[in-house]
Amino acid sequence: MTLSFLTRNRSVLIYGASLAVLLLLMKWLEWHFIIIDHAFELYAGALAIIFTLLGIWLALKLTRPKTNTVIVEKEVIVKTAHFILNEKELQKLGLSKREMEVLQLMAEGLSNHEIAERLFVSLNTIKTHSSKVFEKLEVNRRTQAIDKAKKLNLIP
Amino acid sequence: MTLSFLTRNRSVLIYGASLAVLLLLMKWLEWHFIIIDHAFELYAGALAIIFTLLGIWLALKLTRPKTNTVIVEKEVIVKTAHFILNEKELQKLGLSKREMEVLQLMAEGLSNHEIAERLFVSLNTIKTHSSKVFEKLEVNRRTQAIDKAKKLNLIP
DNA sequence: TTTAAAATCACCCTAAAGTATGAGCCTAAA
DNA sequence: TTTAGGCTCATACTTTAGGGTGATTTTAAA
Repeated sequence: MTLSFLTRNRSVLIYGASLAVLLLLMKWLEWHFIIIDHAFELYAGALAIIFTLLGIWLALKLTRPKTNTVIVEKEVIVKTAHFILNEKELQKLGLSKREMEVLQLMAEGLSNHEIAERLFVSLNTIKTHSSKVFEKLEVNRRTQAIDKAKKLNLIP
Repeated sequence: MTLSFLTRNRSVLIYGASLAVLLLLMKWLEWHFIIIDHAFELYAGALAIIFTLLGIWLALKLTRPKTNTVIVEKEVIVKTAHFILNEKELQKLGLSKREMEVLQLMAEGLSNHEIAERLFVSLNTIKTHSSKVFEKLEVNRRTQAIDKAKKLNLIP
């Protein structure tokens, strides 16, 4: 607690220390300013300058930064080459409506389980569909199916 | 020009005026502090306090408020025809070279085993890489990773 | 030189994905 | 009305993927 106080109020402590040093300096100066003309004014001027600087420093140290929100527009690159279904290829491969649905959802990154939920059917059904899709596309993994289907413009 | 100077530097002028007033006060005090014990110390202390406050005031007036910029990104859709690597996004996500290679091969439909063979490393290494990729892309399946990476233009 | 990030690999375990096979239901066409 | 194709679901089994942890070695940066 004492330690955290020390660290958190370091600026204030430094200010206090500076004050102490200046008071000592002041005492020392008392000895000397008799022999200089206008020594008092010089002394007062010096004091004024030093404490002004101290005040400035203090203010800069202690003021909290204000938060301000800046809205930055960020570019998101989107492929706009609008998708056109390659119907000839689709017919040639003989993919059914349901199989296409499954294929699309696969391409969106859904798991078989998620696809099943989405289409209100069982996981086994989706497995059957995806197996058929793989057969028809002549692949053996969903990632291959997605890649091939995209290249053939069966899905966006 | 003179007028605008006056308005723009009003703080400085006020400070100057205050200084003048204080110097007068000082002169006046000179008359009196002989009759008070420790009058000099009091005077010096008062000076210190006053100029500290002045310094603080000056600093607050003259410095523009510190701001902590909070960036809120607003997405703006930009259209491009062909693939251009989104390097900003890549940097932001911190995907390493190897992780990008793995990601690309995943997108081409290769299994982890095939990727391992292609890159001449072990299956476990590929698993580690792909796990990192998923972490960084904040997904949990390769199909999601591929989908997201394509949408972010990290891969064609 | 110390630190930090990349890249490599292993082991264990669980979850998903994929294969094979069989079967019931529905609908449109022959 | 038979039939073929599409859709549904199940069981059983294998393979692949993914999560967690820990460790070593390069490489790059501070």
